[in-house]
Amino acid sequence: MTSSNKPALPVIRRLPKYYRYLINMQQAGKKNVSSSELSRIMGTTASQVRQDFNSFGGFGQQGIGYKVDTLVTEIRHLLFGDGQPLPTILIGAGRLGTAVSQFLVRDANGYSLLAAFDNNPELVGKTLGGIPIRHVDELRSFCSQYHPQVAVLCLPREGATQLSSTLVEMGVKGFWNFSHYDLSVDYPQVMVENVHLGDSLMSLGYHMRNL
Amino acid sequence: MTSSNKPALPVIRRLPKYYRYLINMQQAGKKNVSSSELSRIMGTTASQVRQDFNSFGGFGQQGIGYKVDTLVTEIRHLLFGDGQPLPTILIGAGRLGTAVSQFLVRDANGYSLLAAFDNNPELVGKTLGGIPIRHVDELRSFCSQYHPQVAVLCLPREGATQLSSTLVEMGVKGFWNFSHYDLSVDYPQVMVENVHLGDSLMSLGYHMRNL
DNA sequence: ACATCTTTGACAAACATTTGACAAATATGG
DNA sequence: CCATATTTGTCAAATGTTTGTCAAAGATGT
Repeated sequence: MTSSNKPALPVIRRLPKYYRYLINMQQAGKKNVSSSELSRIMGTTASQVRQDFNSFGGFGQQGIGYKVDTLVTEIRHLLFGDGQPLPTILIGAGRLGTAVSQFLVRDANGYSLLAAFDNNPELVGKTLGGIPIRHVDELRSFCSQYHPQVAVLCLPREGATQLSSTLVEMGVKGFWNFSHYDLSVDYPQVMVENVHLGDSLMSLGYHMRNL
Repeated sequence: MTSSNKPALPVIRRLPKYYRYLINMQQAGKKNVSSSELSRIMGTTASQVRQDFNSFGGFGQQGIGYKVDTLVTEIRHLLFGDGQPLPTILIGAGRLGTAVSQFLVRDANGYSLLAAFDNNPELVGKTLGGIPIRHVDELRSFCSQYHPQVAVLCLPREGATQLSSTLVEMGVKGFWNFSHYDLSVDYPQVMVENVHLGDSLMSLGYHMRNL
């Protein structure tokens, strides 16, 4: 019997990794994969793989394993919903913003980058890999017209708080925050993903010195 | 009695966040902080804060709370050891590499960036915020002379695997890997921190569509 | 058709983490 | 000096996650 509860948080955090490996397999023409094979690649146990997949619906055939295509489709659906990309804007077109926008356009699924904003007049009017850079003053009018749902924040700490309130007010539902500070908004309907490069670096340092 | 076991992994993952907030407090001149106050800021429970701090030594005074300075010192020691920065090199001086190097030099503690490498002759000879860009051909000779311990990989997938073997051979003990693929080395003494921007983005998307 | 091998799905046991509760220590105000 | 507030450290209970086990289903080779 297939469980129909929502997958637990640890499972969700593993989904992107499954997805990456499964896409690789799909591209390599692999049709089926067993939990034990996946577990070896993922560095976990076969038991966990099976339990993970069962938490969002039991496909997989005894004696054969799981169909790569089915898994890809299912996980893609979980991660990206109906496939409608989320309209996204980027704020802060400095070095980090440039790198992030490139990533968004070239390597990320499920998001469509509509525009970038900066308050530096020298940048305004240029493009970021095809995306026009506008002045932040145009933010409100842009939002009322195009209703972006996701905002990527690549600006210094100072600007971020104030700007995020404005954006929430304008209907933004998700933040991907690269500012060096923890953005937290009080509206329960708004999701924030704080990216702290420093955290993973500190983690690396800790493990290097203690393992 | 102060426990002297190593802190559990979840605790370690929280340390950078504690550290950030505590540094803020220190700069604001705050002397003491209670577990409940910290828990409110961190979004957890006071109980967890106390248990976390106890896992790496019980300081903190009943009736008062914890001394901010002591906490900062202790956590810094855990994260950065004796304060000796880890000699670091960066490979791949493209957009991402540029942004990451900037971050490393300006915003990260505990690492000193010695050099950057790229295979694009147009970049070689230029600098990355004061750090010279060299050709990857010089990598081996550079390593034998300067013995970097950490390598930051900002290059496309293809190059990464082969390069990492060379680097391990040359004595690199830690990788901060931004390639879009999971680097895994077989030497137990070598730490790898894979940074997948895409994962946090997929996570955001999932939560936006399912919450 | 049969025996054997592979593999899933389910469940329970083992393990890990978080939370709640409370005694003991310190501070504060009268 | 005493009563009351705060706050830690610790322990046990509650909760959450991972792992091991095994019957049943399907595949494979003879």
